[in-house]
Amino acid sequence: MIHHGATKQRILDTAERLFGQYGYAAISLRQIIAEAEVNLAAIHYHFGSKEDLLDEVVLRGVTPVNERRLELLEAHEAETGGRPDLDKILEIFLMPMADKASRHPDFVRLMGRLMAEGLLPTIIQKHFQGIAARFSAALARALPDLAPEELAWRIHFMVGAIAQTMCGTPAFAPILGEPAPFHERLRRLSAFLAGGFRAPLPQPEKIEVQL
Amino acid sequence: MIHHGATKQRILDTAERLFGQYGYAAISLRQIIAEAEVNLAAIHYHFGSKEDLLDEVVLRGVTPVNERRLELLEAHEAETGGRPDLDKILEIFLMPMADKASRHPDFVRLMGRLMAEGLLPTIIQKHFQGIAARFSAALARALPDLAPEELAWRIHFMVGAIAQTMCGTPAFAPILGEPAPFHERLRRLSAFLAGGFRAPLPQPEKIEVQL
DNA sequence: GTCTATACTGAGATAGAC
DNA sequence: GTCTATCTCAGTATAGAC
Repeated sequence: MIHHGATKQRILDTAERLFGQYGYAAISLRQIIAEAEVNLAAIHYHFGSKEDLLDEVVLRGVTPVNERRLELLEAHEAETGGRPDLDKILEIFLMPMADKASRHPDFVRLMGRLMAEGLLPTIIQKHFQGIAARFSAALARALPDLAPEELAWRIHFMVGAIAQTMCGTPAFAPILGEPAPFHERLRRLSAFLAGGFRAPLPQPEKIEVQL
Repeated sequence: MIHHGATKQRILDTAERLFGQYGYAAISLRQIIAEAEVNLAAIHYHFGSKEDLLDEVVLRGVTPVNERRLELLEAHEAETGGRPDLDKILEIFLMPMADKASRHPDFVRLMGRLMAEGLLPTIIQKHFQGIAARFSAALARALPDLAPEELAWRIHFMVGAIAQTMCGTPAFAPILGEPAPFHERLRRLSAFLAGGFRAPLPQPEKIEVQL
């Protein structure tokens, strides 16, 4: 414990666990320092603020996932020669997170919470804008007949569905029994999203107001 | 201001506006009382706590929407004789909220935030469990070939997409220009969801770990 | 029954001693 | 690098004026 950065590590690990299990807003810095057995000011020394601590937790966890995603996407694009497959793109985007979930379930729940909460848009967006642009471009090539605006909206819908699935609280689905393994969840999600992306275009605005 | 319940109303209106625009966690009771020009303790007198205030905001706004939803659903089920149409069910669920949004945009943003945040699951679930059961049953009849478990998951995905659309921050879709009118958004969403519900079943688990 | 004034506890943040 | 003390502001609780 003679400052090998052990303090910083313990703070990061504890924060990831507590934020993931109970949510960012629900966990106080004082709860973290109690479990990590460090001093309150140590958090502000190492990270600056509660929000910056969250930022570093996200950065640490998401970096290897996004690297793996890019790696797989580039391999697939090379294979298919600029005409990637929709189902494959979705699988490539989701599976690295599923693998992460098997080792760090709390981190993945945290990511789901953050994606959903409009509260921390900056933090998430910062770590995802590169990946988002890359996958958006791939989706555009996989769906050449879809108008860019419609594609953008469908990506938006996808983000919501992914976020909901990652935090994994089946609010409106009381039928669901045990928490299904993450890979299975994401296979189901992948099929759903593919159907959504391939759906026929919405009808233009109806005249009648009444349903 | 001679206590015709004007205080309670002003608190509700101001809370709805501020919670919707900035989020529940981001707004303090002291910000609400400043804009509503009431005393701090008046909130606790009328509502009990910050969370109970939120609950009443949600209840007030969601009641007419859900009543309209049930009314439309029952009419449709009567017309079609127990074999409702998927697209129609989605439209019936979404359009009353779109109508609400044209008059109370802040309320609808708030609903989106709350549905997304796992933080307040109790509040949302309380006001939606009746509606959810009703629409789940309708969806099951519209999609008789879908296994109940798969249907439950797809509803779960739908909730995420709806929540994302209602709070309306297009995090991963910077292509989107001006904030589109709510009815248009929901028509696009409706088409996307219908495609998702009709998607072919996901493949059973693959053996290979490697992608 | 309605509202006001005020105090209490716990949150995140900061300064400075060691 | 670490820890103590302290600051400000949050939500909450209570006593009492009208």
